[in-house]
This record gives sequence, C-alpha cells and structure tokens, in this order.
Amino acid sequence: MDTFYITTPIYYPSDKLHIGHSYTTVAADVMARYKKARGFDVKFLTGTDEHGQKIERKAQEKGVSPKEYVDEIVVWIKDLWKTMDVDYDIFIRTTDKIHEDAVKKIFKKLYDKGEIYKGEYEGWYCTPCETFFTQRQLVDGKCPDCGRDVERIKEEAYFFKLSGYQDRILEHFEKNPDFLSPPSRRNEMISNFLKPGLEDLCVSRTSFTWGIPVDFDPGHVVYVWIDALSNYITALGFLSEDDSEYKKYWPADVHLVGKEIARFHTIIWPAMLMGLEEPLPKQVFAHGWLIIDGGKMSKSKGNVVDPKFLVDRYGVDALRYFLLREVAFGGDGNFSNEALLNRINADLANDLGNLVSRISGLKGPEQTEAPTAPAQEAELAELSLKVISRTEELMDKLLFSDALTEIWVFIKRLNKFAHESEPWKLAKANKGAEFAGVMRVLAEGLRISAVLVSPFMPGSSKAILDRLALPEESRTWESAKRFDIVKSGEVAKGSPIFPRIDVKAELAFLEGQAPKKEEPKQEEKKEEKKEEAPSEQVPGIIAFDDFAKLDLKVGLVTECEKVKGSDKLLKSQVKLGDETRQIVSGIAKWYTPEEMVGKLVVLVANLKPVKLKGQLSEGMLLAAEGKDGTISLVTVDKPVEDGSEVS
RNA sequence: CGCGGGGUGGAGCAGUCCGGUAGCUCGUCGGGCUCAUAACCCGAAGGUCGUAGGUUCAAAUCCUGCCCCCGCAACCA
Repeated sequence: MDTFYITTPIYYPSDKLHIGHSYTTVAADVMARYKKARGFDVKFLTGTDEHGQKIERKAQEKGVSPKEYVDEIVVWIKDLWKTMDVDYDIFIRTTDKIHEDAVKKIFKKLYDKGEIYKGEYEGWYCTPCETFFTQRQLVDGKCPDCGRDVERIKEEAYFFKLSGYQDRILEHFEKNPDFLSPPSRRNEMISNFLKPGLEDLCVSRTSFTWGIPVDFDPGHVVYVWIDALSNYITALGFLSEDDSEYKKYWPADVHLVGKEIARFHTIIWPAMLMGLEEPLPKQVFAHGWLIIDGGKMSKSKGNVVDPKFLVDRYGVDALRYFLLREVAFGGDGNFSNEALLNRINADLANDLGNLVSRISGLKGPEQTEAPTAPAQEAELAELSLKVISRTEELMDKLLFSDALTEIWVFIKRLNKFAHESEPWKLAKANKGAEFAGVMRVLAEGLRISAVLVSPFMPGSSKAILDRLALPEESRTWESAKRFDIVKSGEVAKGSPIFPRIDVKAELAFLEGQAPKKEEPKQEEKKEEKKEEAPSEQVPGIIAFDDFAKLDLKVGLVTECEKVKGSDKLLKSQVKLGDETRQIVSGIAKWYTPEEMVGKLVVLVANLKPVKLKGQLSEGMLLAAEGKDGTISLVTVDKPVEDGSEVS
C-alpha cells in the first residue's frame, strides 16, 4: 500500500493557539482523511515545540516549572484538536524522550561529521529582558520589547555550516519545481535567500537552560533549529531502537507550513537532512494567512479569534468548511464574522443543508412498478464522475477551496434537478414510478455529495449518510463513482444539518460580546459545556434546561382571517391575558378562519418574530401532523384562562 | 535602488505564466416554484481590469515609468 506522510508545524505553546493554527491543522487533517479515503497508508503528525527561553520565562512568571507550564497548554491544545475534529496519528512533543534522545544523536552526528563547529555568537543583549536580538530586530538601536539600551555580547556557541549547502539547495529547487508551493514562495526563497548567500546558523545556546543539552558539552542546549525541525523524523523513530516507521514513511509527502516559516523548512531543514545524508521531504506547502481587519492576527493587536468559541456557536464542520473554502490555499485571505456567517448560510444551509431537508420525508403514492429513470439521470451520473475526478485532481494539489467549489457544482445541480423534476407534484399526481425514480436519483446524488464532503466535514457527512440509512460500503470514496447504489429514495426526516443563521442578529450579538474580557467568558463556556455534557452524549435527548428555554402559553383566538396571496396561511389574533399577538400559521388547508375563532391554542411565545407573506408573526401555534399530513392543533383538555403557562 | 505579495462591477476573489467576446460567490432588482432552513430555480442591472505611456490587427494579460496598500527581514499558522 502506498504511504502518505503529512505534517503540520509543531506549535510553540507559550500561549493558547488561535484560529490560524487551526487553519493549518484542519487543512492537514482534511488532506489526511482524503488520502485515507483514497486508500493510502497515512501518517499525520502534529505536535508542540516546547523548549526555549520564552517558555522558560513564562513559566517563571507563573511560578511553575517549564514542563508543568507546557503540560497544561498541551492538554488544552489536544482538546482543541479534539474540538476541531482533527484526527492526528502522532502528537510529538519536543520534551518526549524519544525526541530528546534522537536530537542528541543528530547533534553529535553532525558534529562528528564536521557539519557543526564551535564558534562565537555575537549579538545584542537586553539585560532586563534577558533576550538576544539581531541588529535588524533593534528599534533605533534599542530593545524592541522594552526600549532600553542593549549591549553587544559574545557567547560561545555551536554553528551549523549552512553556508556550505547553498549550491546544493539551489540545485534542488531548480530540479524540483514542486518542492515548494505555491511558486511565489519559491521565487522568494531563491532570490531572497539562496542567491544572496547563506550564513552559518547558530544551533546552540548557553543563555538559557530549558532545552535539550548538548551531551558532550555541558552548558550548551540545542537551539530551536535542530530541536524543532528534526521532530518530523524523530517522531517516526529516527535513530531510535525501532526506526521501522521512519523507514516506512520518510520522506514526508507534504510538510504543511505557514508562509513565514517556509524558509526554515526549505533551506535550513533540507540542509540538515543533507548533512545527515537522509532524503529530503517531497514537498513543502506554504499557505497564506488569515488576515483580520486588514492586518495580521496577533495577541498585541487584540484581534485573535478563538476557534473554540466559534465551534461552540456554529459547529465544527461549519468552521472547518469556512477555513478551507473561503481562502484560496496558498494566498492570504480575510477572516471576518460576516464572511463566516455568509458562507454558512449560502453554501451549507441553503445549498447542502436545504437539499437534505427538502427531500427528507417526501412520500409518494403506493408504488408497485419499478422506478422510472428520469431523463436527467445519465447526465447527472456523468457530471458526478467529472466532479469526482476534478476534485481528486485539485485535492492532490492541496487546492481545497477549488475542490469544494467543484463539489458544490454537483450539489447545486442536484437542487436544480429537484426543481426541474418536481417530485412533490409527481406524488400528488399519483405518478409513483416517476416519483420513485426522481427520488432515487436525488438520494444517490446526496450520497455522493456526502462522501465527497466527508474529509472536510466528517460529522455532517455521517449525519447525511445516516439519514439515507446507507451501509458502510456505500460510504467509501470508490463507491461515490457508482450511480446505482441507492435503492430507495427515502430520506429520513431530521433536524436541519446546517441551521440557517440570522446574520444581522448574530453580528449584533458578536459585537456585544467583543468588548468583554475573553478570559471569564472562556471559563463560563467550559463550565456550561461540562454541565451539558451528559445530555450532549445522547443524540436527540435534551436537558430540562433546554426545554425550559421555551415559553409555552395558552392563547385565545379572537380574530382570524386568510392571508392574502397565500392558500396555506391563516392570520390569527391571539389573546394572552393582557397581551394580543398576531400569529401566522400554515393551517388554512385544515382550518377555516371561522372555526379558529374561540379556540384555546398552545403557542410558543418567545419565538423570534418573523414575517410570512409580509405579515408579522409573533409566535407559533403547536400542532400535530398525522401520517397522511393532516394538521391538528394542540389545545387544552379543560378550559383555562388565556395567558396560562404550559410546562 | 533590501525582498515578496497585491490594486478587476457595492463586498470578497478567479483570470495575468501560454495576449483574442471580463468569470465566480455574496449583495441588489425583477420573475418563477411552494418539497424545503424567507431556503430552491430563472433572468436583469452594475466593471474605461490603480495610473501614464509603449509593443501589437488585438492588452486585465507582454514591456517601461509612476502612485497606493499589505507583509517579511533569521523561533507568531
């Protein structure tokens, strides 16, 4: 079986991660799931880069050991990936023993080969901040952090002979056009770094101790380059007792990175591997950034977006979809609440979610003959194959957004097909065979859509396939290439897969949230989640609190008339004690306005008012729907005053 | 002359490498449908493609100058 090894960068846990980290990791997860679906033996690696002075200092501030400090954040990060439905195979921590041991050996090996030598590191040092800066980092010759004077300091350090690899790396770039994608980054590396020439790289430090010691020279710790970058091979057991995984999966198929660290991955890392005489990764893909309000996301700007909050509110699949659909992978893209909400509504609720809803529970007449294949079936089958092959092509190039656009071509066509073939009319006209044929094609199309979408939105995909009651073998990627799998076009009724969001109201809500402090809100959220947890684990069961959110009341219908321009709607004036509400209901088929007046009805009194056919409706009457579609209003057993609570 | 990216209908983007009717999503307007989550389907309006010049039968696309925005510059995806 072909292997596929994909990695994210290992993240620096000096603080909680934001939406940008989720972006990278979700992209890798989607790719991993896609490759698994295509039958590859996949390894998906992520993790944390836990050493260094910054973490040492942060821990000190909190009065804990560096390990204790990162342990806590790592728990949070793993929980984040769980929240984001990220299904990694390996989570490497640079504090793992297997990693530390291997890094010591790598360092020694490079030293023994003469690729690492001892020299002197010169830099500017800010004593109060205990930090080194390069000439360029200084602001007006002062410390960029505190603005105070810095001093020139020399420190004994080990250097890696990066300068010696310049020609070989340049050659590698030229011989392998796809080594770094997208091409703009490749140009940048070549003209900005490789051609001007590389300098040797400082790979050890004596100014802090929170790192992997250089075991043949106490006092030195291995600096970030060798420590962090080598995770991609140490995680597979490189230079350990059992390196079978390394032998099997290395070289990596894709290192997924943000554009700012493309250089480390395409210059420093290959040089290290060349020094070790190990093969280079096949490809590094540098994606762009999510830009917020025209600027980069950063803690100091206070514009970080918390992924857990978004998942809580809109669902993990909506967020995963948005991240990979909104921005062309490779370029920068804007993140805004408005864009997120619009995507959710336009693509998920309106197109895919509504497609599921509109064909759920549609019932045709009793039917004994075989279904009649609709005229469009061949065309739709052909389209599905075309869409699948294009999707595969795009996915293999990590063009997620284009792949999703392609899948949506098919979903949109299905909506159009539903419109053209009007199965609801066929049902009424008693055309059982035609009805069954149309529904079968719709269900088949929906099945294929759900399969294609599964790497991006595993949960929702499953929910759709469950509604179609399909067995495992009808959910595989290969099965999507067949158009003759679904037998019955029956789709089970259920709640909307992607509920539509009132964008204006939601934005106003988020606006109100914004000025509040982030911290307490998070705590609250967590607690809430815990309380609700038991109920969340049983689908279809809600907690009493959820029920209590409904304000149900008994009302007396005082007036009622038909709504102009509609044959379904009745407009009633309903008295609730001192208050009178106007309520529009779709019951005209079953109730005349005359028989409505004087009825005691049960209504949801705290439902958000909506306009139906231009008429304001401030609530909703409860009614039961019989198997044949007959509507029967809920009323009370014994007369009570209007306005009475129902509970 | 540090380097890179960008400036295309109201918004966000594709198209630029390999010149030849300016495309997509959202929004707006009109119509249709009534199975569905004010959802779905059809149609329309709206752009001198940053700017000045050049090459060409033909330029968003190639060349030159200029203006503006953003990012990177040795551990922020």
